[in-house]
Amino acid sequence: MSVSILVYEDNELLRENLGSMIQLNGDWHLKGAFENVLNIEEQVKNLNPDLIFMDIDMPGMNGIEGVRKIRQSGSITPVIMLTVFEDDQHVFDAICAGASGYLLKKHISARLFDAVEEVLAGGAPMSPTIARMVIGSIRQKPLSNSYLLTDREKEILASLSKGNSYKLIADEYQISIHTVRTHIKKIYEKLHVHSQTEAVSKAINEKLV
Amino acid sequence: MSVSILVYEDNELLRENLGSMIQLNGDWHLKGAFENVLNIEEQVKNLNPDLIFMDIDMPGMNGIEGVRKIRQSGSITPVIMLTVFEDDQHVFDAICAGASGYLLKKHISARLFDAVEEVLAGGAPMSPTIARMVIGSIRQKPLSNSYLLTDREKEILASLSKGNSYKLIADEYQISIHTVRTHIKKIYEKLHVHSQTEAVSKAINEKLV
DNA sequence: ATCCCCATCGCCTGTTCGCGGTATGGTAAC
DNA sequence: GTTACCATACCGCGAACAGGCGATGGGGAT
Repeated sequence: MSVSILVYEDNELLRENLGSMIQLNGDWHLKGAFENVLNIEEQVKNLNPDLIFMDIDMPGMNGIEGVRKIRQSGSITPVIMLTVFEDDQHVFDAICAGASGYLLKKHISARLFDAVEEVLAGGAPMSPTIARMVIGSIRQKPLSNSYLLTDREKEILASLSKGNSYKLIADEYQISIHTVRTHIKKIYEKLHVHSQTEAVSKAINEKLV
Repeated sequence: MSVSILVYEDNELLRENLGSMIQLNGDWHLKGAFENVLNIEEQVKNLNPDLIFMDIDMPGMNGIEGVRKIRQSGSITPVIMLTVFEDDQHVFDAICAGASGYLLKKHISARLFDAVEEVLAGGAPMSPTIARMVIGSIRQKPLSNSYLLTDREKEILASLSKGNSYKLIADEYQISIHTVRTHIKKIYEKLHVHSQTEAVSKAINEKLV
């Protein structure tokens, strides 16, 4: 089956290079290559590609904004970022904007072909360091029990963190509201806080629940 | 260079199969294959592999617990999960426990070889759907202003989310406590909540602050 | 000029919460 | 078998909070 592709890249040499690589594969065809994303909405709408390669650093409006724009206009066309940036901020901004993949330019030659297949298979191709970064950002739950909360206390803190009142928690666990208060007092002591809000804030931010 | 590998898999057939696949590659060698993780700490310590393949569903103690154990004992040996589970819970638990990759069993034959290379290159090999899931879990900040909070309201909600009381917020912004109340009342209306805790919970979980 | 939204300030009422106690049965450790 | 911890339950008080209603001034839009 044929895969139609759009390319956004301000560097002329690299843009043509990408075009050539795409043309190399008989099953793909380059539907367009642009040096900026200023008119990306209508370009995507008119050309309706199966996939987009997107540089980040481009004059006028950067590639992340470009992705955001087409996502806001309703397009679900997968976008693979092709860039030299490998700092957290760019990576996470791109993902939040709606990118489906993130390849560093140094990996283009090695990964371009299987990245296309992977993204069309519903995947998210990423350069190794990027994937590690992404996985690392999900991790972060080692503290879980550093406050030595009992199981019951953790349950109640979790319920509290959903926004439930004492009364609702009492109902949820079939215990008296007095008992709920007692547990919450202990939780406050252990967390060194003095209000629901502080406790919930701490619980969510430190991933205790 | 030679890559030494450990395998944890309770199904005998699959375990032997994995062993065979590993032996196929001249650069790798199977350092051990076990049917459970009960003694994983000393096995990893003694055999000191470059990489571990880990099933999740095993008798006694599951693979996720196994990963957690060796991480707690200080090992940084990369672990690739090999499993049939593709629900959020298993995936995120495995990642939080310290897995570096997550391959579904149906992709073993297609991905086993490059997964090893990828993980040794500092990457995080994942089956397509898993990678999407992981990326999807990072996204989630499009709603930012879907509740149409004013700037002032967002400031106050942010302060509230840090655990500050009405009085503290009043001091922070140099306004009367009555005004704080008015703003918070509006925030509750817009967020459709009826308490600080609910508001803070919603604010943090939906990344409004 | 008028209207709407926003930020500001105020009052009143009833509810919920935070904190100080006390107490009992169960279970696990020593 | 004493000691510890946990989950459970209760009381009372003062502080904080939620909801309802009103009001003023400023800035934009029409």
